[in-house]
Amino acid sequence: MAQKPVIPKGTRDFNPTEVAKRHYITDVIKQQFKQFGFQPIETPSFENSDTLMGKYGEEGDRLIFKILNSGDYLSKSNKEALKNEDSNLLTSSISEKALRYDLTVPFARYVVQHQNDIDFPFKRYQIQPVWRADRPQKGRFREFYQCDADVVGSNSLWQEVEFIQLYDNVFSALKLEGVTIKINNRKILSGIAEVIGASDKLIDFTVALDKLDKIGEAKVKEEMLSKGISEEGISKLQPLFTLAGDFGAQIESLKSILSTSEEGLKGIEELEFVNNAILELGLKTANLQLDVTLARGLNYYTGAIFEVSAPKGVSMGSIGGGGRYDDLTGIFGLNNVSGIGISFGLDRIYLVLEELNLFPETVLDTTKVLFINFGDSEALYAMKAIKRLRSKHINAELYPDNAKMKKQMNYANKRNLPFVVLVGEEEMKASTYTLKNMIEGSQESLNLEQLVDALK
RNA sequence: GUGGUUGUAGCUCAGCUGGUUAGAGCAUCGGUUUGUGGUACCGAGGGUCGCGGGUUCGAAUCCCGUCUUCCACCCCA
Repeated sequence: MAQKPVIPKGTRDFNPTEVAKRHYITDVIKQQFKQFGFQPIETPSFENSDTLMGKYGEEGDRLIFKILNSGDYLSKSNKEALKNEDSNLLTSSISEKALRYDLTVPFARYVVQHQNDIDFPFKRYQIQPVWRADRPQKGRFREFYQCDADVVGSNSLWQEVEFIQLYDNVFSALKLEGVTIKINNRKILSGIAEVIGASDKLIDFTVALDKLDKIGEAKVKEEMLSKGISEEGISKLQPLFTLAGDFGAQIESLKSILSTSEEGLKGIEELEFVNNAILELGLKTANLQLDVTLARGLNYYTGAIFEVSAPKGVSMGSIGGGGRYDDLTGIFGLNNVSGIGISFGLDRIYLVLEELNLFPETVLDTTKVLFINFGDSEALYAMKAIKRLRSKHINAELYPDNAKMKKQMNYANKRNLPFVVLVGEEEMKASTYTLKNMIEGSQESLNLEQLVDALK
């Protein structure tokens, strides 16, 4: 026997039902994107390595799939690196392309490359697969889809407000109620780091802080200490660990903690603006929550940071994230273009909807009626009716082979087709069709027009 | 990248501390009188026991490696 074929680690096949469900999610998202004025673009699945490398930090570089150069790549390789077994150095000499790691950096590249053709502010959405050479686990794959919406060319905080509403609209439309939209601000994180005298250790500091709800206060402090943050600094953080109350109350506490940091106060001001607007406008089903421990995408976020977590009781990490990046296009030479965007984790949203049984019954739009095949002359007669039904937008098909009745019926049954039509000699003579309801088991004899009406 | 876990017919799994031709359910195909499915009964096909080494008279069963699955860490959607 031939070797059993398998798909690569962390990838998946999607069967018809799964595709239908995925389309259901993306259709809802697209509809909302359009309502908010976003337009779709697409970019290549792979980019030049230097477009991607170094944009996601060291960890990111490790997780980028590199594409081996074509041809005799070894002859052009860095011999020194090869000899010293220096993988990092060797990589750049044998690979100059890489699969995209997210949609944000390619978008930045797109904006810079097409800056003269774009009308700013530019609002685009993009739904395409991305790849990460990560170890798969629950809700984590090596190939997965991101659904991103971004705006570039506007500093306005109204964008933050818009994106929160967009999240709310999408999840409400998906009937996924009670999601929590967490918001934070990079400026606040910087401010705190400044206050505790760890400005140079911002990333280490925030990565540790981010783990608070997972590993607890003690371990967070431990990690900060090990990263070289002083005892004294950490003690200044104490109010942070006990931050409580609603959005407004937390803001007030932060004001006193950050009173000496100009940047921190600026961050507070921004958060207040956004929160006040949302309070005034209201949200359908989502909750907005300030979370100062939220620290994602720090390699490029400069203002707001978003993360959406599934409703309580669902074992899934974040199902969306985003933030503001004031200078993402700067790395490609276009300065002073502020951007902000959010991302939906399609695969994770799928798992959550599945867990909560929130997919509509009707996602699978299958054939409505199957014509049983009794032979070529009967099939031709059936085909005429099928042609007519299709012209009325009724999904209809003929069983292709003159197989045994039982087999054909079984096929209809397995596929959950609601109707079957039988046309044999008798029906042909009488110009009728026997329509069988597969759920009730009843059947009736109809002429063509009646058949069309019955199946509409 | 680190640690653990898993891998037996298409699918879900059984197979005690190594011993004759590796089992079940579901699925598939055929049959229970030739135009009526979902139920029942009968029968059939299908596995070099993930792959490669090793120990042994003998391994699905023990050891090593490797790949895969899932979980945790790192990180992240």
